[in-house]
Amino acid sequence: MTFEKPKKKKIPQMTITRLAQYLNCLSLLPTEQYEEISSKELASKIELKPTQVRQDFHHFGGFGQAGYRYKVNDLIIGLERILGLDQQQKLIIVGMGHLGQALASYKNFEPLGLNLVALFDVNPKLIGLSLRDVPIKDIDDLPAIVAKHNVTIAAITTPTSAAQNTANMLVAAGIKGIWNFSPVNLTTPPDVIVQNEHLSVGLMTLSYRLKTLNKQNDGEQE
Amino acid sequence: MTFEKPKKKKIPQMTITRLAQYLNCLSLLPTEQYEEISSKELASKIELKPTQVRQDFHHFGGFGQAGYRYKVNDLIIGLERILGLDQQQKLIIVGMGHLGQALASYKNFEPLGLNLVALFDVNPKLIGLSLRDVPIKDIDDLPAIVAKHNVTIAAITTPTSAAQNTANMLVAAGIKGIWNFSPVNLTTPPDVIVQNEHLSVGLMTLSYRLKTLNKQNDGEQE
DNA sequence: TAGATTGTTAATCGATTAACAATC
DNA sequence: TAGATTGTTAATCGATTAACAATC
Repeated sequence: MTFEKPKKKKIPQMTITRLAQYLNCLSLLPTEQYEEISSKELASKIELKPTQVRQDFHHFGGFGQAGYRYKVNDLIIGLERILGLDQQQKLIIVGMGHLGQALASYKNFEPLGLNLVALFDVNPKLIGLSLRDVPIKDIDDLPAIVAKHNVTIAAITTPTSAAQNTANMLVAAGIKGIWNFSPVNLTTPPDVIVQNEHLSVGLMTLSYRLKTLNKQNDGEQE
Repeated sequence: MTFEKPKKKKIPQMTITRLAQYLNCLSLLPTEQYEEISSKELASKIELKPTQVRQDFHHFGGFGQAGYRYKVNDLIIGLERILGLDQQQKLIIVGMGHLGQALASYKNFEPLGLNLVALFDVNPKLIGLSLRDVPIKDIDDLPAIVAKHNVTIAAITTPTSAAQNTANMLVAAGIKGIWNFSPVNLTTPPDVIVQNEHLSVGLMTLSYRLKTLNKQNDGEQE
């Protein structure tokens, strides 16, 4: 009936991924040398074209002013806001194998506005220990802890066989975002967001790119 | 004159990523239950449309026959060949922190045609030890070992500050593909392929998706 | 035959790139 | 002014989707 649709110009998925790359890249710059940066410089670091950078920013109104280069600090703050990193969120990790430990020692959570609240495992030998002052808890305590601290994000670093059950438990506990490091394609309700970190996919892609590069160099035989 | 242009219909990057996802998904299926699979079934597991699956396959001539569903085994073998996983490749890992150890214990390398040859670190306490029968070597021995075993792929799991230097060393040693787990955007020659596994990018994307989902549910205020 | 399927072309849709005004 | 820059629109390019013939 009414045509006043609140023009939902949907942001492309790839734009979001690139915004995250920009932010990652910018946050690694030595702040003394780089107070300002041009779309050309930023693009070259990620092997993109300057127009792409400007167009990505344009979806959100742009971050600069014609004639001036971008101020790195403005970019960082703006990107953080867009990506929702300005609001502190609570995080847990389930599965304290090597990968879980690696994640738990990852120092970059805090700068991203993420607060690591607790770690979980089923192994009695690990339960009660701490990593970087974060306690390892029994998986049975998960629902209570999630509820108490209002945890929204959980990383799954369990063995493959336990991944789906873990996801079910997380969903039941009220987790809204799952950072999935298992190779499984999890089944979850539509209001729960799953971000897959399928390592083997990256490795296969690398393999393909190596193969095709070699083919080009070898010439066209075969 | 001659029409025998080796029609280089370039394959989209996203198609390759999806092929890897298909293979990952298929290899997890219980083989007894799933001898055959339709494009519809496969698509639903990765939340895609059946047409997308068929079109992706079509780039390579297709894997099936009209009227029949795909044979899972044919798909697996075909995808492996396309992705270059049928040719055995040698792999090393540089940096034996938690993440390096996690990767080293990753059981899925062999099925992907990858042979883990050696691990490297600078810490004298680690050098000489073994993980799953793979020796931890001094980083100084890297060039010799790469040359001896004809290693083509290297994973970088060093601290951020060491990543670029490590990459330089790997390139000098003749490595052709770098699987980069550091947040740095490495600088490398054009004939070296870098596959970035920037974990924070995935986490930021998750954060964005959570934020936008919440906005939708909250209604249109603000 | 009816229903289900894949392969393949064409149409649609969306994302990237080019062009340029505005600004410093 | 000349050169460099961003914001923004339009054009181009490419990827996804729809449609349908062929097949079982």
